[in-house]
Amino acid sequence: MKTKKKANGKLKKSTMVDVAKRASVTIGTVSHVINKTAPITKETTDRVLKAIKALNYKPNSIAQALRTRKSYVIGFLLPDVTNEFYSPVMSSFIDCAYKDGYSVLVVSYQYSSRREVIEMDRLADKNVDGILLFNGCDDIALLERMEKEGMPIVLADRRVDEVDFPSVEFNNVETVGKVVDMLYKKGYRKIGFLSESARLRNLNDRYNGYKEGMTRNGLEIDPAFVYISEDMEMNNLVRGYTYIKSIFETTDKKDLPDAIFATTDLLAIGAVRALKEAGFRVPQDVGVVGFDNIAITDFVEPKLTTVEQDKELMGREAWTLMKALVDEKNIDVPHKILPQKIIKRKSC
Amino acid sequence: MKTKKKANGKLKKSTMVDVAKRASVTIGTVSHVINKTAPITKETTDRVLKAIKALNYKPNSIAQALRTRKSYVIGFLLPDVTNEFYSPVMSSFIDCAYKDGYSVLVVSYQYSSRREVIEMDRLADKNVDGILLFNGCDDIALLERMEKEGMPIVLADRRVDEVDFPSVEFNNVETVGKVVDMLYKKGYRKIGFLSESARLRNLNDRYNGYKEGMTRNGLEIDPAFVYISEDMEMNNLVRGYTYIKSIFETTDKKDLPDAIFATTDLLAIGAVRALKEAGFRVPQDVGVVGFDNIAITDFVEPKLTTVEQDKELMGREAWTLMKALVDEKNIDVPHKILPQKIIKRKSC
DNA sequence: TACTTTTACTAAAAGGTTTTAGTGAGTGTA
DNA sequence: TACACTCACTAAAACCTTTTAGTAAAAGTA
Repeated sequence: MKTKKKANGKLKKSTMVDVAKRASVTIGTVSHVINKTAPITKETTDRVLKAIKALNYKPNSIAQALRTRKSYVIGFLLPDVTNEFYSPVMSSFIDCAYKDGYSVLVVSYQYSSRREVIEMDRLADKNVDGILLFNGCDDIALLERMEKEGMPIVLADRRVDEVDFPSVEFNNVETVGKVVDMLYKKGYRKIGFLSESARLRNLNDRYNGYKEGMTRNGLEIDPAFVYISEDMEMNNLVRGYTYIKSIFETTDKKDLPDAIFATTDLLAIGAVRALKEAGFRVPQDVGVVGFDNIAITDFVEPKLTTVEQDKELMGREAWTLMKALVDEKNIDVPHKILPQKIIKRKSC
Repeated sequence: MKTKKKANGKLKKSTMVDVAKRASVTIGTVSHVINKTAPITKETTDRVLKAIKALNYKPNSIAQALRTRKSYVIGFLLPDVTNEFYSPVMSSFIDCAYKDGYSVLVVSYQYSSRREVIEMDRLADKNVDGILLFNGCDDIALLERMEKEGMPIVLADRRVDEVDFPSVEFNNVETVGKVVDMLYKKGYRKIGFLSESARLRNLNDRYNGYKEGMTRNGLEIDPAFVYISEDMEMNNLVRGYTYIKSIFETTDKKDLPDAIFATTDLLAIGAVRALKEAGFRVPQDVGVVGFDNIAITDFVEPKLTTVEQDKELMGREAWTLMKALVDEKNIDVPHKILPQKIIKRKSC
């Protein structure tokens, strides 16, 4: 073992200096051998390589980062790590980054835009090579500052016109419009909209899609059919359940919608249960459509009609943009709009 | 704006040198002001602080890390980012780390132990201050090497006796034993065991708990009642469904178990559906118990009896251990065993 | 007064790389 | 022979901090 014990019990890692000494060259030469940045004879190269192996030398990434101003770390800022939508996107993003030699610093801002701003700055201070910003950021001033500072940023599930950052997002507006079309074709006329918080961009987009679809089909939006529950204490399952239950058990039948589009599968599943308990049949009395095509939707009664979105694709596309950005390549399509797919099952 | 444009269009960040110049002191003094490592007069301090503000100076974390050998980055290595069990633990771990000024590098090894080893090394090469290892690592040699290199490592959902790393885990063996006790008390005698892959440590522990519970209650384990499906193509929902369906539709009634303990809620939910379709009533004909208490368990028919584990707590405990380790404080209880709780509902 | 001690700073090394300019030897060309 | 050029390498600066040793002045002590 050529590594030396240090005071605190940790092993002192060998550095370029050690390698250089052992191979009787300078550190410059070692660096050139490693990075192939200068012509070096076969003999010297072999000597250096042998020394590297003998000393188990590994370059110190911190020193490299300091010198080259590249850390090969990307920040990933998202509202919630456990979310069924965000986490698959993150997973595929991390995987792509990994393949290109990058690591990912994951930061969750827990839906708090105050914290989001703080975390953005912290990431920038950590000298990441780029930041993926998932969904959030109402703070245009912050983004403009980041742009000025030259921080590569990719937006996912979000687009901002004020700054020139590439983005990936699903076509929520169009898709939900199509859902309304579908419901209309099936004969539903009084279509309701069930969502948690309208604060989140994609949910808001879905509302706009709903509006567009309704108008296009000559339907009027009854404000009494728009169910938005901001109660953060519940999960979507009980949110959908309690909300729909309270409405459908107290309202006169003729004042109720004949279909519900829910912005989340869990919301929809909760709603279906509430409908059943209130004595309504799905889809005969009330049609229900969810969103996300989570595994369980194929296992509830009735099987839920829903919308599928390719989260893995979103992660890949986000990485493609990020990679181009940090490599300072130019980007052909800076704003990717990904399609979604209606999965027709039995609930409408 | 005191920041200067650089060739590539990025703004050149101001450094200590700039601050020092502007405040007419040396960089040493600036450092001392920032870190309060030496007595400095009020006047000088003010001058430095003013310069810092004027130049919008932020310390370069890379340079700090190089000098102090501390990056304030922790690696989090887990099998799968999207997993319903791992991700809440990760979420709470990240949150705790954040509060102590640390960032978390998330790496998923996708259940591949080959990749796990590679990622461990990559993390170590990235100069993280510590690594949280979630669930995996059969490679004792790797762990021993890490120990020798002085890398602080905390194990979650896993314990290894060969090396001296602290750990947090749930008491799977005991809990599943109690589940068997409960089933026995309710009159079930032919208790089956349904699991995906026995490769994962906690699933294996649950099998051991099942075995212990059975023996304790004087019951014999019928190998025909042990259902382990390694098919990685399916999700747990369809895995449980197809497996149980194939068994219960082809086997003679007297050769079937009267209860099934499933190591995952989704597995259990899939199984319940299969049982229903095969003409069995739950819990009258067959009792079912799941594991994890995911939200949907309270929404299926019948409501699922299951086991709850406090994942947030696990994340917190893991961080506590990690923090003590990187701070070189000594740890009173290096191997935390967290309790789990049986949630009694209607499926048995 | 003569001394130690404290205060408030400075100078410079150290941390481990990459990168540029420089150097001496050898090769090629005219 | 004289010149340019390539080759194979070295020396040293640069990246931006922290930290230690040193210093001069002021304050405290006997």
